[in-house]
Amino acid sequence: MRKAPARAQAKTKQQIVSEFRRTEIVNAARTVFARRGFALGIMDEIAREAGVAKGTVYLYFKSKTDIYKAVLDHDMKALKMSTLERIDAVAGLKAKIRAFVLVRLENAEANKEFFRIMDSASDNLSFTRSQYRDWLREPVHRLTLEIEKAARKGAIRRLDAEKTAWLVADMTRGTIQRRLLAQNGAPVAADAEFLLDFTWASLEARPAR
Amino acid sequence: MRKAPARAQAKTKQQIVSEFRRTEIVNAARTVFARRGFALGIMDEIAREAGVAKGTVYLYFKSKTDIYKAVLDHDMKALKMSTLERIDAVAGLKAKIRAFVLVRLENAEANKEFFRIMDSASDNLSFTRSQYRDWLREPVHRLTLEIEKAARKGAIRRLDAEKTAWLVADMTRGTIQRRLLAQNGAPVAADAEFLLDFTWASLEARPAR
Amino acid sequence: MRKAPARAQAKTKQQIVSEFRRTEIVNAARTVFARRGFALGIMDEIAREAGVAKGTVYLYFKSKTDIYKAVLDHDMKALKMSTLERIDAVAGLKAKIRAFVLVRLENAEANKEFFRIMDSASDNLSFTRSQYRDWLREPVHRLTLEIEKAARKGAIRRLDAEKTAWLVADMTRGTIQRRLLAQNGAPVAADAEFLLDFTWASLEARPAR
Amino acid sequence: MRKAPARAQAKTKQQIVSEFRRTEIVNAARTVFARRGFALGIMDEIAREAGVAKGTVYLYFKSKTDIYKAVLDHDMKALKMSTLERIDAVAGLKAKIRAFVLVRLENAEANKEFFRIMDSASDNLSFTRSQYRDWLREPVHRLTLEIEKAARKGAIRRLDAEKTAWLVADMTRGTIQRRLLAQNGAPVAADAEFLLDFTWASLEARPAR
DNA sequence: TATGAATGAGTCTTCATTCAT
DNA sequence: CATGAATGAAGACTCATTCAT
Repeated sequence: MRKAPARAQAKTKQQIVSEFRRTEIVNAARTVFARRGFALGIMDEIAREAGVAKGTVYLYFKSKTDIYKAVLDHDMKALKMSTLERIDAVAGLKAKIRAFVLVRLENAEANKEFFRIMDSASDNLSFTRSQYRDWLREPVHRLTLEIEKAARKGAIRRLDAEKTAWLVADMTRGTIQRRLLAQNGAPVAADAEFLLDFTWASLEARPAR
Repeated sequence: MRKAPARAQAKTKQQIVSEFRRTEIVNAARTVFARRGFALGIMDEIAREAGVAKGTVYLYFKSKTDIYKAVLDHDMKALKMSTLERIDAVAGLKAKIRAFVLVRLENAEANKEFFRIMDSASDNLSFTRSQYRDWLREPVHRLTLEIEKAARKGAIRRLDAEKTAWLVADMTRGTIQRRLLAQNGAPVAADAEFLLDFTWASLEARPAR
Repeated sequence: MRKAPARAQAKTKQQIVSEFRRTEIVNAARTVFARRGFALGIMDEIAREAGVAKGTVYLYFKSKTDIYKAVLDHDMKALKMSTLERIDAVAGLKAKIRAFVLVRLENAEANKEFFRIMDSASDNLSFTRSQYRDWLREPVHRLTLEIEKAARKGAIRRLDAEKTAWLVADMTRGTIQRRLLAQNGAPVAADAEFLLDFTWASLEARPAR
Repeated sequence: MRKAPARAQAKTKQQIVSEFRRTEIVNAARTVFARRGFALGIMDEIAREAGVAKGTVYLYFKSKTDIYKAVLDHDMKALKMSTLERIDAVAGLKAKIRAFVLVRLENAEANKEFFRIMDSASDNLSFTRSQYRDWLREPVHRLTLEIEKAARKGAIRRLDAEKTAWLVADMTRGTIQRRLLAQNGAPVAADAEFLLDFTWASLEARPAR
């Protein structure tokens, strides 16, 4: 009864160190891949950035490709989680759209490196090809459902909910890119609000005409 | 009077062959780069694809980088030209937006390879970094002016014209990507019309509320 | 007190291996460059000759040019040192000239490969252009001073000491080349003595005439 | 009786042009090889320098190596001829030695390019390996005979004539190299006279002791 | 586990030589 | 004969991956 926990402890310590290293390497890789892209990101640089020897990297990852996958996987999962959380945390379509846009803008701001990778994660590596849209699928789906609900309630006009949700995602992505490129310090909220206004005006529009 | 034309012919023949080869190589390069990206696109493959020996490629281009630049430059210029032409060919904001969206969708459809390159042309190669937004700048500016004009005339509500124009571009890009990814055969016109509707509804919206 | 030495040992072992490899590569390079010259000396061959993989060579030297420089630098420095030592070890002009000639002949005999390189080290590689004369400069200067001293003492006739010293160097070099080419086994001493005799007779000559 | 000469004429004209081209190419090659050495001397550059197309060069020479041989062969033959002529043109050992030295210094001065090639013509191309000493052999032999004759007449002391002759050649070569390297404009005659003095003093020396 | 030296397949690029015109 | 476009073998150098310590 004493040893078992002790061993568990020991094992856990190992695991902690191990997980720590893994994280370090993933972080280093993110930095490097963001800086140079996949093909030009060198293992040497990743190892140096992670503060370990090159050989060590191979104790945690089978290959360069694997590290790349790990970075994408980790970050996208995190992004997806936080996005869903924020959407779920508020009520009403407009609030949810705002949440969607804001969480993405903020995330991109706080995590430029990952965004740069994800944005170019079409480096034509078969496995990344559509991962970008994959992680988005669920959040967008959430928006889709909400739009449909609002339409049913007559709160907004009727239109293809899924397509609309994707358009919101498109505008969000574009806005992020522009922000990253422009190095402009315009407050996130302003950009988000403009996007929201534009979208909401369209949704609320009466079948006018 | 006999020799001159003959010589001119000869020269022209050379030039024709030369230009043909150059084009062949650019085409081959586009295919390869679209397939594998810049770093993974191998000169050997480009040469094979172009049907010439590797050395021949170097008769027409100084380096791999040069070919890449040539592809981007050529295609972006063409895309920009045709986009501007189509916008200018019609009158009225709505028609111009439709032209913008349509020409881009059609172009992407007809030139998937280039779009794939352009889309990933953030391979962190210094020189491509923002070329994508560069070529767009002018067409988007054209839209911006038109939006401003329409707003002044009261045809649409007042809003930040430039931001709006960029949002249209964002939605267009996203739509293209979805089409490319989905391999869906939905008619271009349908997607374009949806995007246009969504946008127009927003623009026409009365300060309601 | 236990670990420190151990570590020192470890480090030293590494260094020993490392220095050994470096030397191996330099030796291999000397052989190859002597055999084929700089431009025709292939890295593959150097690596094979050194018994390592091509990549390994690049762990020790930045480039082919660097290896070449290392060979020249190392050997010329060694040659210069031993030449100066031998000159300084004896007294009197005649003895010093003999030492100069002998040490060079012996060295060339023992180190044919390097001599062959040095001799052709005018491969129009900017950096080797005049290195040959460079390493000689100091030994020759030593002779020059000695000649001047002897002349002042009246031990020999008065003549341009520097030019004379260079002529001795010229004859030495020529003699070496002839020996290398002829594959003749004539004893070094004989050639040296002849050269010395010839020189000394001239130096001692009375302003006759 | 008319046609034969005519044809001969025609043929000769061809030959004249042909020989002219050949010479042009050899001249161009000399320049290029002097500038860059054998391995780095590019056929393109030779062709351009000769004012013909690259293919044309191959109409006159089988290969790059062949051109190199042609340059060496031509220039060495010429050098040998003029050297022998100058030696034969004067009488007496001293005059002949002076002629030998002078003709070589002058030639090197007037034909630096060739000298540079010859000097490095140990680029370890099997075929050039000893060509340098080859062309010298005959002039040096001429000196050897003359030294022997003078010794027999008692005009100079007795010594190994051949070795002595080679030493003179060595000093001459060294002097040339120093002149080329130093870019110094010291008159040829001065260097030649010093060399001659040095040599003559030795030859005339009485078995003194 | 951690290390980093060693490996060698893979890449770009050059250039002697050929050949269709 | 002359041309110069085309060829492809060869070579320097890089870097993902392995392995002995």
